[in-house]
Amino acid sequence: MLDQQRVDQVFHALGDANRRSMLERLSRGPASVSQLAEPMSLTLAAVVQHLQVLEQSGIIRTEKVGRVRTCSLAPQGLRLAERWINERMNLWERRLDRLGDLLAEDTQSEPQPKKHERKKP
Amino acid sequence: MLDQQRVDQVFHALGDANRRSMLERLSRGPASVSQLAEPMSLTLAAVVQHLQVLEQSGIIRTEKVGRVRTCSLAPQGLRLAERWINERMNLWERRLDRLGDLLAEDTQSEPQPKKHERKKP
DNA sequence: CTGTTGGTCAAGCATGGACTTAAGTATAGG
DNA sequence: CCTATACTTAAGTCCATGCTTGACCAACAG
Repeated sequence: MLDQQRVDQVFHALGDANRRSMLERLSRGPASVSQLAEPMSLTLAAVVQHLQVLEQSGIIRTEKVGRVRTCSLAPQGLRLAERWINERMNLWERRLDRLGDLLAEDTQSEPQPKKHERKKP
Repeated sequence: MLDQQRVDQVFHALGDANRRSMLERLSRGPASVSQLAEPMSLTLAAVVQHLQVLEQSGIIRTEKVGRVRTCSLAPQGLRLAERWINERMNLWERRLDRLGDLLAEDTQSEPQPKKHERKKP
């Protein structure tokens, strides 16, 4: 649970639409900083700042060769987010299943409706 | 592609550690507002504000009965985020596969890499 | 009724984050 | 060497967001 820090960074990074749009571009292949900047209505400097956030969170990886920095996706960063989400959903759905089972058992002895329904007072 | 708005809301909502911690709590079962607030070092009002963000993004669902509002996870919200992530990762990994195939073909005929590669000075 | 609990609303503050401009560095090309 | 390219860094602006306080309201207990 020490990667809570990382999870935090990753989700924070994903929380920005511009950064996500850069990620969409990168998911179709590596790109240089200025290639990434071109379709955006942002300064190059701003793009660089976003890239720093993305790299620090581990979502992308960059390498500078000559004077051009090439960025590419590092799926293990995204996988962290995916795992977090899956864990929450699994927990929740398993809970629903167990609950369903209990209700099913009850209906054998008591004349209750099958699903989880509430009455209005 | 009109749910870009929704995707934005969901990721923004997930971008906050306090909100995620509430989601962790909720993934183990529904809870009232004050139950959610209790383990956090936040005012009740602040918690309520976070809950509004979470509900508007579709990640949770809340229902008020009497004077207590009960919150529960709505997995379809999280599923939206999961899908976005999966799509990016799939695209990227498929690309890597195709690239691997190309390289494999090339190594049969030519011992040189095809594309623009530079040496480090 | 009164008091308490559980939650809501409305300002307001204060910090952080996104962006910009501007100046600087290093590399490629002629 | 000179210039253009491809970033990089620093500094400052500005707005969104997170949080607090304080007043308020509705439901239930006694």
